[in-house]
Amino acid sequence: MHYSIPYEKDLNQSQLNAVQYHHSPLLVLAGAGSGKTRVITYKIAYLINECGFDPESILAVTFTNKASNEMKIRVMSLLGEEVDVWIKTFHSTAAKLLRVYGSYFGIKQGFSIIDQHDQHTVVRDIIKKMNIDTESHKPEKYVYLIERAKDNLLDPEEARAAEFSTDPLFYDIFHKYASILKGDNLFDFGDLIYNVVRILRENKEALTLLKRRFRYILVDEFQDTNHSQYILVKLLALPEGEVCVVGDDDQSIYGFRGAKVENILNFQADYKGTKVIKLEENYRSFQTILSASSSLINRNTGRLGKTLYTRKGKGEKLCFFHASTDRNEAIFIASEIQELIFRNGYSFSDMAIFYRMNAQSRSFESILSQLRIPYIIVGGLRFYEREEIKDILSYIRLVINPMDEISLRRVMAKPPRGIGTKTVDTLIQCTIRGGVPFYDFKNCSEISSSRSKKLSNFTALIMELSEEMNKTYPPDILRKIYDETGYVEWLKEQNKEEKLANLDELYNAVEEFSRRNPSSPISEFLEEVSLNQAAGDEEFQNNRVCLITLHNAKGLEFPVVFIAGMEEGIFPHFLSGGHKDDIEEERRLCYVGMTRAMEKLYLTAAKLRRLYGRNIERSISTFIHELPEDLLLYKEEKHLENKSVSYYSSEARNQIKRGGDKSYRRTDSFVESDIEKGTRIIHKQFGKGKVLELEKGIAVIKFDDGKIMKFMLQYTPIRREETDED
DNA sequence: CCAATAAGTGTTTTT
DNA sequence: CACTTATTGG
Repeated sequence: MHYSIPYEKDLNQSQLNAVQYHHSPLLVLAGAGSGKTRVITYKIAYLINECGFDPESILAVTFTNKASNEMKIRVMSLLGEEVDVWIKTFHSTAAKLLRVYGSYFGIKQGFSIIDQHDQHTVVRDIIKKMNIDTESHKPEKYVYLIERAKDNLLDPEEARAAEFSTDPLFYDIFHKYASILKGDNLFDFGDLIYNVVRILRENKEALTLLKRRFRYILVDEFQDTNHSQYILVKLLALPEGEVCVVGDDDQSIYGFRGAKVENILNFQADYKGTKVIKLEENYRSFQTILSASSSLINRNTGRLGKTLYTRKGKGEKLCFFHASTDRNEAIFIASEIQELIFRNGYSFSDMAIFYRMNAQSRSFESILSQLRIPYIIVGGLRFYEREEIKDILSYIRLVINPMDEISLRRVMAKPPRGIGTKTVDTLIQCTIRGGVPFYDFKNCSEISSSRSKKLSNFTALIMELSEEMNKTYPPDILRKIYDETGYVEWLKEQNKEEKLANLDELYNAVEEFSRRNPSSPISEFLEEVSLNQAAGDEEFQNNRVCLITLHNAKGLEFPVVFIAGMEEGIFPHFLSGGHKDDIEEERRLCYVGMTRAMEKLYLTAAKLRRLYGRNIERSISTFIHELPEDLLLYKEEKHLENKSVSYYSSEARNQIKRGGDKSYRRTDSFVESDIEKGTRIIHKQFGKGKVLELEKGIAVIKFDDGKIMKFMLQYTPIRREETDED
């Protein structure tokens, strides 16, 4: 009847055990590259196909949208059809639960979700109103404390009782913050989880309802759960214990947002009869990469401990390059990318550059675009965080939720309407704070008639839009907002071409959304983008080098990885403090980065780095010194200068001097590749083979399946077959 | 009271 | 470099 899945063939023994076991709670300790996602996806398929679970009764939670999307696709391809399993992030699970079941349990519908920037704005306003200076009392500090309090399921009063912070002002600020969000019907990320937990704890009926619905729960990246997420899972999963969590304590990198590695350790204590399965075979990396990263992570204390091994062969040494400046670091990486493309047959999408801070991407952007190397920045200055995009989204939010003062403030002077902060303050005071929508201001005596007239124009516009909100096709609503608020006109006056282009892109995104979900209102689009801050999902489709932060790189893999900025103060970052725990988290981050690499791993540093406008001398990261010397190949700029091959000194540099060559053409130096007559090669598409003839850059290759083909070497994705010589 | 401009400052990682 | 705050002209 259903697809028969060859579990035994596709999985190794430990993976198979993890997939088939479901007699008690299951903890899978999955080392880097050990097939963690494979286990979860096959397990979901197994539960449905072999154990008779209704797809709707399975809940699989991840941390990122990227992970959940990938998981959905893989489950779908295993089962051969789309299934109704909930595969979602923690936050979108919570949001969906609050939307679907919330109204039964006292959650007001139509809430919007705010991001950290909005949180910051609210807190800054509170501090200002309290007449405290924002120098010694930094808003970001309070945002951080509020988030941590919510992670720990504390409301302002409970936080005070628990002496959560030594700063007495905190409780007051937290209290004001909470009441503003409540009054505006806004939720921050922490509220989503917090409120679900609160309902489940206080309301037996809700708990029964959800427990009846979700019979089996899977959690990915369990080491990244914070307290509230841990409790949420526990509420749903106990006492039955139909649960499987997968994680790796060595890859815990989100301590700064409340994640607790201890949750992995506590798991066995909280869930009676837990079965532990370790996945220790690494399918991703060569031995050198694995050895180097293992010896780094071995320096951390309090680990559960795993012994990863690989059967992929030895591999080359890692390369450490010490550049004189950050610019030269970028040039080195760029030229190395060209080499790997032309000589080894890698494609751009095989390679990634990792860095600790988003600000580091700039130097790569400029060099790569000068050399016409295609790249994509993942994360970074995200699309939905751009000013113009947030402005338009705020208009939509305001139309949906007239109590949303954050959006109101944001949008009021864009374009300028003769209404400033003073007037907005009084307006909010006598409307939203009194529990009525912002457009009910007729009883406000404090607002002068001249302002009142201007306000009326604005409120009439928003009310008109809200009339149409539910009956109009979402892209048309967007168009109306563009035109009738005067926003697009305003941008045109200022010749903000890029912003206008972004608004076109936003329009396309809404159109695309409406095509996917024909009957969904625009509010659902809003939900989607609030919880999925990432850019479009065609990120990896084109052939581009991936530029990404180390944090975002978790869960990904690339044949070639460059980790840039291996310098004290940057990585480990100086703000991460000198404390042991912080350094260990940075070390885990380095471990995560290194273990993304399948074949080649480069680590680079600069002696002089320009950052935030000033040049600073930097020394090499301790993490480099912590790697075994015999696994590292040191390269310095001066070594390269002497090289006769046009390496980075002439070829790449000349191009940069020319400002990039549009008709970029390989030069002879690249023809001297390491491929010659007789070389065994791997072709990206056709697999392994041997070079029979090689003349004028054209190779005749006989593949192992007998096929003989001709290729232009320079355009062919082939590279030497790595021989694991001893 | 609003809006545009000039000076000043402090710098991570993300759902 | 980007973002916040202070100042000034309207």
